[in-house]
Amino acid sequence: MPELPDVEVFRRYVNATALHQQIEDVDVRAPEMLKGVSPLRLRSRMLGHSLETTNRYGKYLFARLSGNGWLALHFGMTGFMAYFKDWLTISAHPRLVLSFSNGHHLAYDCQRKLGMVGLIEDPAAFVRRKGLGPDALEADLSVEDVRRLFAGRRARVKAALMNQGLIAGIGNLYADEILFQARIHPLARVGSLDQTQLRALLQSMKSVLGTAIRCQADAGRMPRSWLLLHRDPSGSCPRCRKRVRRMKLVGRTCYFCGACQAGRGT
DNA sequence: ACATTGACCTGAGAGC
DNA sequence: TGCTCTCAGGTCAATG
Repeated sequence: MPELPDVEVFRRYVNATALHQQIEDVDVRAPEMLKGVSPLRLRSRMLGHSLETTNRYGKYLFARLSGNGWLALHFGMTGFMAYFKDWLTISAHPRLVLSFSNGHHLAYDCQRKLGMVGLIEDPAAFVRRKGLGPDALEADLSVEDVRRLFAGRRARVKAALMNQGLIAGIGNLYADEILFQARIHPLARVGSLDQTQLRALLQSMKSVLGTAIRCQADAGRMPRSWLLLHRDPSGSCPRCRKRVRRMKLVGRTCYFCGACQAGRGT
């Protein structure tokens, strides 16, 4: 589930805990999760160095190493970071563990192994190679930009929101929330959205992602008015109280309110 | 070129 | 209790 807000929270967590500490051990516990780098090489590039700064783009987290290069992390749907002193008390499925000279450890935990760990030279080039669209929280992303991204496409708006090549950072849960708050039906075709809907969509995207980050991406802290808290077949729309609806869309479970979100498209 | 589908991965929970 | 089945959703390769 780690989408943009979750990854941003992980980034701040790493910033608050693990920067500027000498790395004394690099334990690759799931070598198959390493992409484009061998365990041996990752280890030799990290040992004796430290994490200096972090970046995030879409759902990717980058940590710059003193010396050269960046550690690149993707969290799949079960990934998270854990910093601790006592060996593996919080992390049940550590896939990469860094040990620091202060006796603490930073684990990249990913139960289902759908994430990835890499060592790259330049995040910007990495993002380009991946073909990612603009980050969903890019400050100057305008309605006109979104209109251009969607122009000539027939995709369902929810599929388009989750397409990382169009806009980077949004996954299943937040796509549903964004559409709910923008009051747009998930099946609407992107090409059919008018200017008012595009404006609502962009506004909702920024508001939902920004608020989620302020809530530490923790559902328990999010407003009761959010659909996110009612993702349950028996749940009711926090706005109109009608039963929420559920369907499969692009292979994912989609929750929405049939009454509040109009214009299903063709 | 674009849209959609299935595979990958693992553990939790349902149902019998 | 213990087995099997389904589901969760991030991406990418294969298919339409």
